[in-house]
Amino acid sequence: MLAAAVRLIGRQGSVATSLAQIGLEAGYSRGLPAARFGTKLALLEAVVDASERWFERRVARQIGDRKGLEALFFRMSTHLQGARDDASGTITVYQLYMESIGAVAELRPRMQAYGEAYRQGFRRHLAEAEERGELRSGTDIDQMATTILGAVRGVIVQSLVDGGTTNLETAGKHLISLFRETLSPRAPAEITPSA
Amino acid sequence: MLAAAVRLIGRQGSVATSLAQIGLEAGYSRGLPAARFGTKLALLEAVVDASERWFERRVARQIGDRKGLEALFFRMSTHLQGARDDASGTITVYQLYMESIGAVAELRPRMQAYGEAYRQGFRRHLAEAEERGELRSGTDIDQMATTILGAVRGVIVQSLVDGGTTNLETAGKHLISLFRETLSPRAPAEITPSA
DNA sequence: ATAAATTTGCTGGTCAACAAACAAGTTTAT
DNA sequence: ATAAACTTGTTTGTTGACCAGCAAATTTAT
Repeated sequence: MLAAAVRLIGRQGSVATSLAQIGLEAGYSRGLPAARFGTKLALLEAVVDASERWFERRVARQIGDRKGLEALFFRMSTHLQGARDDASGTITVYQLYMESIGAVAELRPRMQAYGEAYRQGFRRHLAEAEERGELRSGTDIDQMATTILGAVRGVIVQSLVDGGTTNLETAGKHLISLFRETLSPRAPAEITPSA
Repeated sequence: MLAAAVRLIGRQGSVATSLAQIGLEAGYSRGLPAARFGTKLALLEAVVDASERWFERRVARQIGDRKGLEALFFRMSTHLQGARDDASGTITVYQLYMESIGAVAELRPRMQAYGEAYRQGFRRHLAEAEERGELRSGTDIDQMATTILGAVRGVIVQSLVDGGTTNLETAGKHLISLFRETLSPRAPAEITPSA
């Protein structure tokens, strides 16, 4: 049921997707979604929560017991890879993310909370990196966490709209290596000084 | 008429905004938008085109006769400032940008074209910077243009959803100084080596 | 110059299509 | 047989699109 909703919302956005459509897509009747969830909003909330739970499990598994900067890069890569491995689910969440600005304003607190949780994740890694002396001095951790999440999301959205799932991989690698360079105390070895 | 459409779409998204609403918001009758534009899609296209013309004029004025990296940073700042000075218009374009993935798929080629034009702008500055020796060697210009636009858009979207127009300014400055550091051949003067 | 003809900008009515929500019902499983 | 899962029928409302008609402005003809 939720899977069907994800599929349709990812394709059409939530406003353009009817409960009836979702029911039929799931192989049930047109009335079932309303019966199960009560309101459309409740269904959307369930979709968002399910997606976030999915992502949380994934990010925990990906990071494993890595610490500091490495953990941060793996978190970034989990965001980016999630968009590749589950394009439909990712598009859905991003659609709802944008719709939460206006069309489905009731979803906004939820979206803000998840965004804050993501930033918090990055912040934790940055603080840890600082403790371990892995972080370039003078780094504003709060700002940096915001910038990182913004950049990751932006690159993902861009690839969603522009269509290429292929270039997301290289764009992601590029983004991560860019931050690796910026966050590390010294320039990494592969950068050779001219002359 | 278009201004009214921008206001409403920014607040509700295009799918949730009716032609009647737009007409009344503009101080006319509910039937006018359909009469003037024929179809809703045509109206949306007009909105997008008007916004893009507005932005193009603005970016040209902001950059002035600056060249290379400085031009690039001013282009970035134009994106970011545009979101602050015309939050309604910016939200509208981003709403349509996301809706173009699915709900209003007919808009997608237009959005892709504008995105490509933006990237092209950044690419031009980067190439110019390279010619002038302002660019760190080994920079992949195509990738970097994609990353820059992605990051700029991501930071903007994030501030739209999270609501603070205040933090957009500092987030923008942070983003620009981050790229300044990454793109310049050597670390800028204000970064003092430790010890 | 003035009257007729025509265009332009706009209004409000109408319609088919479709939406969410709910209130029955029906099926299925235990 | 009873409850849960599911379906079907219906209500109430909204939507985009089209329409005929109107009045003011503009053009044309005399």
